[in-house]
Amino acid sequence: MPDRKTEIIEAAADLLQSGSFSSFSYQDISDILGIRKASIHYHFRTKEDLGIALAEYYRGWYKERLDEITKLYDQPWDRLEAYLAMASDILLSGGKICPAGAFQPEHNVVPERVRTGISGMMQYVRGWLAGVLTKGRSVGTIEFQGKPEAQAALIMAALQGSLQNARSEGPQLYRAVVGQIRAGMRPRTLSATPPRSSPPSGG
Amino acid sequence: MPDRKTEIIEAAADLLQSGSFSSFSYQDISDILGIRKASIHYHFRTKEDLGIALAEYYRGWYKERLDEITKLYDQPWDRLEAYLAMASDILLSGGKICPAGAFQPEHNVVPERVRTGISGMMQYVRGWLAGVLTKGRSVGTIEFQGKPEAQAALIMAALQGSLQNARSEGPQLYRAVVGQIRAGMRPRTLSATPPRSSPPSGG
DNA sequence: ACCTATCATCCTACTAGTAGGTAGGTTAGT
DNA sequence: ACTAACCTACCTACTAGTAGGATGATAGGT
Repeated sequence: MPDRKTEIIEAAADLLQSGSFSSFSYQDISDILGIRKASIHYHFRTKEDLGIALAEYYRGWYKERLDEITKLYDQPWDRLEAYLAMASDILLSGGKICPAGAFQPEHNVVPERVRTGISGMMQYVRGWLAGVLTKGRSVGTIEFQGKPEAQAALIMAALQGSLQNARSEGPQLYRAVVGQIRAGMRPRTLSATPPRSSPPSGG
Repeated sequence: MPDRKTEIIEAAADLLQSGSFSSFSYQDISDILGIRKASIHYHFRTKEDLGIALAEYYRGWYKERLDEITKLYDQPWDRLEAYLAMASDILLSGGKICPAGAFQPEHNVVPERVRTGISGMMQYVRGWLAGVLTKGRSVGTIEFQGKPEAQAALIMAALQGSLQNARSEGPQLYRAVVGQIRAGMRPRTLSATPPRSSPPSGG
């Protein structure tokens, strides 16, 4: 008994991250799931409804992943690494892009309730990342200038843009950008090598 | 005698940067210019043709701007500042986004010749920016880790992503990200203040 | 056990609107 | 006479969305 609503959302998420909100249709979803278009409308009456569900889905998705990272890793630097690895997974799973990067370009045609959902998702991730950066700087394993929230926004924007650039420029440039983010935040004062510490706190 | 072809391209560029490649139509363009849809097809037979023309237009646009910056400013840091200001102008002119950020999410539905055009544009800008960074590091006014090309890709990706994020998060977050890029590249070894030098070489 | 009502899910068949694109005629300048 | 630019009128394909019927499981009453 697979939850059809969930199946639809996941298929839609897949299509969304391969393009944009208006570039996939109910027909695309029904082709994937092998049911008729009207059945999709039964579960999500309008595309706005589906968009809102997608925004909620992504917020939950990020919350799960970030909670897991928080639980697995104690050290801020390790959490940062895990976050970067999570973004890389998106790319490797079929050249997809960040959900925000799929919604925002079409901001003008996307219903408002969907937009606020995406905004909430962004704020949640940014808050989490800013917390990691704050702690990392206080213990001296992460180095950066300015406010943690601004640095978090920089990292997120760079990943979002870089996932898109990988579409036309290939994955090696994406990897170079991720390496660059890392390199720019390693402490330079004490040691030249990055702080490699604390494997998963097996529990 | 306004060149209609140019008018169409500029209207299309406007629409594109307000959304995506598939989110604007020939009808949108004809509404703006006050001519019929079939007339747009007369100048650009297919949307692929228009897309290719757009990619060429953007490459020329960037080339002009970057040449102008190169001519106006001698010091690498000033050129970097001018580049960042150029991106900010895009945002301020009606909440638009980077052209690459409008094309790449829909990479799968965009004709190949358009994609290669965008790729060429990206490479050109990245090459220019990497040159600025290389020179800046050699004279000690710009500081960063790793390869100049990777750092250039990082800056471009951050701006691209941040322009999109501004759609839902507002311009102040965009400004914070730009400030963060700047702050991360100021030399920290010699002086705490950024290198403010050489006004336009009046010529 | 049987009948019945209800409900969720999915279906066929349709609507109106818009997309990109084409055929062919009109207008005006050279 | 020729041509560039524009027009009206149309095409097919696809979009989101709706109406209403078929199926099938579940629950309740007798």
